[in-house]
Amino acid sequence: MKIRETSPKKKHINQSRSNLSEKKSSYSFFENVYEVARLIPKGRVTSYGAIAKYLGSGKSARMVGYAMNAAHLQVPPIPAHRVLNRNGMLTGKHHFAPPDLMQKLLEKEGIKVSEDTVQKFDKIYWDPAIELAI
DNA sequence: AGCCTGACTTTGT
DNA sequence: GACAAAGCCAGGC
Repeated sequence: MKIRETSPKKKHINQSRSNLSEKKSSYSFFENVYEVARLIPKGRVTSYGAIAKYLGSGKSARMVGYAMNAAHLQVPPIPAHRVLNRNGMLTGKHHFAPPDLMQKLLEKEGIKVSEDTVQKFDKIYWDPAIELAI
């Protein structure tokens, strides 16, 4: 399934750097990631790439994951368990306190997880580029 | 300053 | 369709 074929009107949002960096502390790429991550509705999930794309650089998905590495240090807490890779796999589970926590959190929200993979991934997929872009 | 790493994704073989 | 390689860019050393 290629639900990512959405022909987004705005493909780039390069504001993050030039626009914001002129400000003092310059909201980092991370800040944006955290903000988007917090917007993920309960019971829904998204992918690193989706967030990266929404932030402007569609290929900086790794940065999103990297940002998530420090997510647990942020306040308010980031629902990092709702961010998966493009296949719906819990690639970051080992970064949770108990590795099983990620899956437990997802299941607690009514998401079925099997073999480290979210079931019905395309059904609960939440794409910020679609949901937030207007 | 330069090199290495990484919770990823896409593209080429 | 599986595997390899390369982009991507912030942070740590």
